[in-house]
Amino acid sequence: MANYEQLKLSNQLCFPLYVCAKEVVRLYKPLLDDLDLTYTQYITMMAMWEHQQLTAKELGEILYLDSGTLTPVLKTLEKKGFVERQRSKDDERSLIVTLTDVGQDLQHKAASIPEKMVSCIDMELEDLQTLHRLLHKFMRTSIQ
Amino acid sequence: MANYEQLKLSNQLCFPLYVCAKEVVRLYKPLLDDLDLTYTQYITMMAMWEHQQLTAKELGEILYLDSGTLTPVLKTLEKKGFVERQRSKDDERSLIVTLTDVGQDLQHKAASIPEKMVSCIDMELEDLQTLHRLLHKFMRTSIQ
DNA sequence: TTAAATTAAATTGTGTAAAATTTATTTTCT
DNA sequence: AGAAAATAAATTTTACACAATTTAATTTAA
Repeated sequence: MANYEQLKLSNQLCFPLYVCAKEVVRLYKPLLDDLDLTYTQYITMMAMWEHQQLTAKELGEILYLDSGTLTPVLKTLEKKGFVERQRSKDDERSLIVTLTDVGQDLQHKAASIPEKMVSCIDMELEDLQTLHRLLHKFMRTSIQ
Repeated sequence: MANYEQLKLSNQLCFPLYVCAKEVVRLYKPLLDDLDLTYTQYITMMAMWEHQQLTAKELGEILYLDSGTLTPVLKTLEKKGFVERQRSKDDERSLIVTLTDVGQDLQHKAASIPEKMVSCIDMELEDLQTLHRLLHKFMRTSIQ
């Protein structure tokens, strides 16, 4: 009988990646609850804080999300008053998403989140930097 | 006006982790379609191939999934004939999940998946090993 | 020894994700 | 110009994830 060593969970790269990603989102939850944001809404707001205005297509490219995910997220963020959605006059197919003043203010409340998160993770800075570098390398070589 | 450098997506560790995890699941999809498995069903089957029989609780601990996720996954796997679900006679609260012969046979079809996945990822083995090691370290230090 | 606490699954509700399809708009090509 | 192709969102469908609650069974403790 074959051993199928390579089919064991402990030998997979995908599995700890999948578990860690979920865990990080779970660690964010109590911090994001204070801002009334989910994790997906948070990364969307990070993109908006950086750019003030983006089309839905651009947001999808930045966040690696398709319209099936992004459309309801943007409608929710609009309902909460953090962004506005309007069609482009140049091209009615495009949806322009604009950061509101309320959305901009939210950045102040979010300012402390990154350091709080780092303090949740008990790893040396060097390891975290290596992890960051390798994940970016993975994205460059495997995505698209 | 503050710069909020630490709130930029490019400075987050969480974001590439989240993107890479989703991408890996997406890369698995065409391979898993041949087995009629989703990614969550696949990791569940990996645990079952390794242990033959587990309680739902044990599966949840191994896979870091709660009953809200696992209950429907196990019902689907039972419907496909890959596992059987029955209550423990010792403790009626426990659900015992058992690998069926059909489920066992599926391992042969899955045997080629790991190498196919590695060939999808254009990174040196050393980088992949480092990534694996750091993600496990992250799990040990941050989860629970 | 039986009421209280704990435990294990299942259920419910909310929010993603992605594939596939649809709708509306714009661009390209003849 | 007008048909065909391409593009951008939105919608639909399927399948997670997780928090919170519920149900049923078991254990603990007064």
